[in-house]
Amino acid sequence: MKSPTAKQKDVPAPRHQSFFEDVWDVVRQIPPGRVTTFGAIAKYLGTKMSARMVGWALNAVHAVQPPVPAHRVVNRLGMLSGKAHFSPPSSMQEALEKEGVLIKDDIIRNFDKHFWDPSTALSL
DNA sequence: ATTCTGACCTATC
DNA sequence: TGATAGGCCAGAA
Repeated sequence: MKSPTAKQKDVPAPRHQSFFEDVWDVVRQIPPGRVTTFGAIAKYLGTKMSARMVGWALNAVHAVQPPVPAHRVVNRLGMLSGKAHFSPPSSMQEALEKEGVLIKDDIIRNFDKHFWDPSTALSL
C-alpha cells in the first residue's frame, strides 16, 4: 500500500546510490595491507568522476555504517593527505603500520607495492 | 536562490 | 622546471 499524500520519505530507493555510498563501498573492498588513491576510485566509478568527490565522500564517513577504512585511501603521491582528519591524526598512520604498511614522513613506502587498484582487483 | 569550500588529479603556460 | 586553472558533485552559510 502506499499513502496517496505521503512523500515516502522512508523509501530511500535512489536509482543509483549516492556517489558517497559508491565510494564507501569500494573503500570497504580494499583488502588489509593495501592502499588506494582517490583518482583510482574515481576512475573506477567513472571517468566523469573527479577525485575531489572521493575526498568529500570520505569526509562524511565519520557517521556512516559500516565503518569505512578511509585510512587506506591516500592521494596519488602516497601521502596521508587525510591524516589531519583522523582522530587522532596519527591513528591513520598507526592503522596502516598495523597492517604492515611502512610509513615515513606521512608518506607510504613502497606505495606502488601496497597500491590496490579497484579497476584491477574488481576488474570484471 | 547563489556562493564557496572540500582528504584531488590532469593539463597547460 | 614550477605554478596556475579547470573539472566534477554535494553540503553549508
